Amino acid sequence: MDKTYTPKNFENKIYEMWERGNYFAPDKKTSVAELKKAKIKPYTIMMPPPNITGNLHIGHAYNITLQDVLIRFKRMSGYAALLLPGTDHASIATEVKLVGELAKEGLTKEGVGREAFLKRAYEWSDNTQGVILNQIKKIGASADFSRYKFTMDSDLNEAVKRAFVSYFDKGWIYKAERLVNWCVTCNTAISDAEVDHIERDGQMWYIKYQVVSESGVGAIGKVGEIGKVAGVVSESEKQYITIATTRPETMLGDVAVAVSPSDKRYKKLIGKSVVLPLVNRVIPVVGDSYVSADFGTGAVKVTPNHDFNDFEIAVRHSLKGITVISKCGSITDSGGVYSGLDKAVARKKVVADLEKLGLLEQVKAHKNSVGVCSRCGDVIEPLPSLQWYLKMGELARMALGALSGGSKVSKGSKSKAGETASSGSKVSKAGGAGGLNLYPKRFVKQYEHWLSDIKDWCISRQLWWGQQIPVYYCECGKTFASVSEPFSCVACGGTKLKQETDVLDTWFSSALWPFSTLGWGGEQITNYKLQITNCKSQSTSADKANNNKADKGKDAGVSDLDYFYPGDVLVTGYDILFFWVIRMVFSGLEFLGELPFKDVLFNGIVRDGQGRKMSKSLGNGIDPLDIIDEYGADAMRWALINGSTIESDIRFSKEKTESAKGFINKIWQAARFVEMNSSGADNTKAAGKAVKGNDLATDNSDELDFKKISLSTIDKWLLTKLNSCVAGVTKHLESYEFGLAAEKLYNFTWSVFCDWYIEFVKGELAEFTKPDNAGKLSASKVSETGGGIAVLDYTLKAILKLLHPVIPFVTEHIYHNLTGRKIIVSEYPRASAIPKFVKDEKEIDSLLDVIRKIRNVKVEFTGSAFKQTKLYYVASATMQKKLKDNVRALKKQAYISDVIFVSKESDITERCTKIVTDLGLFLLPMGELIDTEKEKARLGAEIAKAKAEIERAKGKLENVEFTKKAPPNLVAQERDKLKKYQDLLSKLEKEFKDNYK
RNA sequence: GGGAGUAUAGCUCAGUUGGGAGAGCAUCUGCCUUACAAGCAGAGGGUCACAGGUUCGAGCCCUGUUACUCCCACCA
Repeated sequence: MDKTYTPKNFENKIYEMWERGNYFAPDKKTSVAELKKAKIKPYTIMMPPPNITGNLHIGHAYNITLQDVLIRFKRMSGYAALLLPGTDHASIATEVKLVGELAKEGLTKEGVGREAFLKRAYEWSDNTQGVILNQIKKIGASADFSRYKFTMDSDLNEAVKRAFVSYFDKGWIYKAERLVNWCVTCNTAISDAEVDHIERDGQMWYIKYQVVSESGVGAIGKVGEIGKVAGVVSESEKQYITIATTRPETMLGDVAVAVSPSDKRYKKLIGKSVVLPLVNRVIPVVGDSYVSADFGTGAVKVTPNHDFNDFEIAVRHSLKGITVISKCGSITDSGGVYSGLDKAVARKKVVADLEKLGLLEQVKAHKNSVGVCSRCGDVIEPLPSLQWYLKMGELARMALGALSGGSKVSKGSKSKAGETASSGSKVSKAGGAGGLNLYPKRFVKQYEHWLSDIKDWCISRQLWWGQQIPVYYCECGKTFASVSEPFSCVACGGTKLKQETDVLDTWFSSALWPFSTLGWGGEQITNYKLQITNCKSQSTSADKANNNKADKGKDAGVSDLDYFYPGDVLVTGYDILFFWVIRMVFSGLEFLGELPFKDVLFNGIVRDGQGRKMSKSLGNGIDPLDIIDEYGADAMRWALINGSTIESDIRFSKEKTESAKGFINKIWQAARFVEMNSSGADNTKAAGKAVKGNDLATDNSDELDFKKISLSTIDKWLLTKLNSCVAGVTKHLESYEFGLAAEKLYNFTWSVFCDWYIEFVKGELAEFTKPDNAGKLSASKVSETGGGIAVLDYTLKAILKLLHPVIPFVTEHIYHNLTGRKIIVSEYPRASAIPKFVKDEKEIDSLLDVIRKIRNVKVEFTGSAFKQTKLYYVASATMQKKLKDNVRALKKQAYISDVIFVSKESDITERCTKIVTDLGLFLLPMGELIDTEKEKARLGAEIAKAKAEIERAKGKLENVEFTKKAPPNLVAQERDKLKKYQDLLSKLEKEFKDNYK
């Protein structure tokens, strides 16, 4: 091994080695059918497919690392672990990007045409997919790339069509003209979930509308009629109503003015009409409870076609909307003289014209929140538009019922849940399967809340890049959906069919991800299509490989879908709970009748060192590849995992990565130490034997037969600590407590193994072995006398394995060098395989306490713990005998030249400082260095501490309520403590009296 | 407006059925000790936001207050 840890030297090579060995595929060298036959359990994670629009950022790295930790842990624990990677076509984002690129070349999307545009899009996506895949690999993800999927792969497209047709035929998909969120820049409708609301400094314009007639709703005049109606009133008699608006340009489309029915000021105006300035349209004043009297002027202009609330008002008052803003953001022909102007230009002109007419009362600064497109950030324009919708009612009920704890329906009554659940709560009524767990739990409320008043999902997009909606229009007027491209109309048999040009929302395909990736929909439909069209197969080589795999499975009656579905856990950001997670849940239930995963883990956002969100504008974004280049992937992964909780967002900084690298270097150096000392020693089962070639099981050949090894107390101490470390780490990983697992590993590795055990063993080795002429220690000698090397070697390997899920590269590199085998398929340490020696553990813990105290005293008097001194030990014969086993360790660790056992303190003539411990009295000869005052102070402090402890314990024990109600073991523990400190106190007080009185 | 989260050492955060306040970084002191100065041995540093309550016992459970963060809904 190199003297220094240089990740660049091996990370790529290690990854290539894994890929060559096909270790990421759960069915490596075998098939899912055989796995199933061998009763090997699957463990499935579908990687959230990153958008192909950009490179991965540190947030992706965090997300991928979490998944890889779980996958590697489970793989090593004997599961057929599948991490299925993929990418998402990101309909809008990609199309916006491509249109932008076309523009640079002076081209437009319409100019190049749909077919050429799509060709270009596919080419572009091939390229970025490659970039992203490379990044995933650099991060170290042990994902099965043979099962890699892209949401626009032909088989996934087929799955999308099949899902759509299924919904369509159930009558859950319909087309309707409604107000939609229209993005002028992206030139498409978007769903509610894709609209972000941001607060902006805007203005509020107060505009006067003249009240003109007594007539009611029916009196809406036409342009030009104004003179006739208004002319009869002289200027002084004119009456006005002032409305307040943040969007003056939309007044062109006003169809009414609404006031609160209970507003005394305006009550008498209800039923009258006003003249809409500039357009000179006569519109009614209506009373509507939506309007609150105390906001603005208490009068609202009603523009149904450009505001969601106004639309509702209009419906209530049977008013027809007027569209004045077009899909490209300009004023329509209905906008009179303003038609053709951009909305921003129109706003200025409208305001100026109103001012000229003296109808602009005032302009106020006003903070308001505007809806913006989550993709491009442009302001959303509510517009009436004809779109496709998916009914959410039943699907939302299913998703609500899926929650664990949410549903009162027991699993046993699943099929009848709908009827039997009658408790009345929303969730119970849903009658879902239950069993879905969200981590952290708090997301349950968000999940439920969002579903409780969900609107139908607008699934159509006026884009080209995406799955074209499989709906066909016939000349005869028939509209139908079909998975395959139909030859003729299902109603009239006519062949002049036109396919819907809109594409589907990206999330429609993402919703199928947990099963479309496993072959749902794709294969059967491909065959179906072949039968009907009898055309040449267009499948790619990847498709063929998939089909072969499917065939292989089919022969044995086991497909990927059968074996790997449902997944075990979904790890994703909480920002896509609504977009994605919920939609996968109901899709899984709808199409497979089973939840797509049991657990959902929402990882937090990765923020910068100061806790700020990473953003382009701040320039504080982090490219994982830069970090990997500078510190290595392992250091990045460790920095992301260590100290993190899924309960909150995490911070990432170079400092953290620096210290992560320090930790890995520590492991590296420890491994070097073991390597230098263990040459030739191999007590493992694998010793001298070829590694068995069982592809279905993890490699457990590092196991030791502890009965055959004589273990020292220190070995036993280490193994016991290792045992609890393994138990703890396993428990933490099982419950997604990654930060806690890392903390335990850090402490065990650095403190227990490196700082204490290795230092102890050094003493052992020095005592029992001498370097041979090659400078190497003879291992056999150590083995004869104790566990030593064997335990050292065993524990290092255990540490490497325990850490492998988090820092895969360095652990594989070291382990592979050490053993020639692969850690990635080695067996994860099991606590049950590691012996426990509780008594020995306590004994050594006490010894460590003695050592620490001696070091402290030395530092206090000499400034250094490393000055060699003698040590007297005053204790009974049994205590002396007990210590004798560990005297070498004590000497080495406490820098003692000689331990002299005495039975009486009076036997010592030298001037010493005294160290009172629960193992007895130790005396350190410090000669002139002893400062009586310091010494007195130290003893005094120890006495005070012992007294305080006694008081505390006494206080508890004298409390009858405590002894009565507290658990007995706790009471006993307090009694023990009391006794221990009373003994200690009497010893301390004796010392004090003898020396300082 | 509705909901959720957070508040613990100078900084970043742990603290798992309620049972003696922890780590890393930073600071200070002393050490090249033959795996590692990316190191080793030590030290200092906290009214667990505030106020009540439950309990023999509260950082942890309950109520209220304050501050910050996020989500949902948007009063034109």
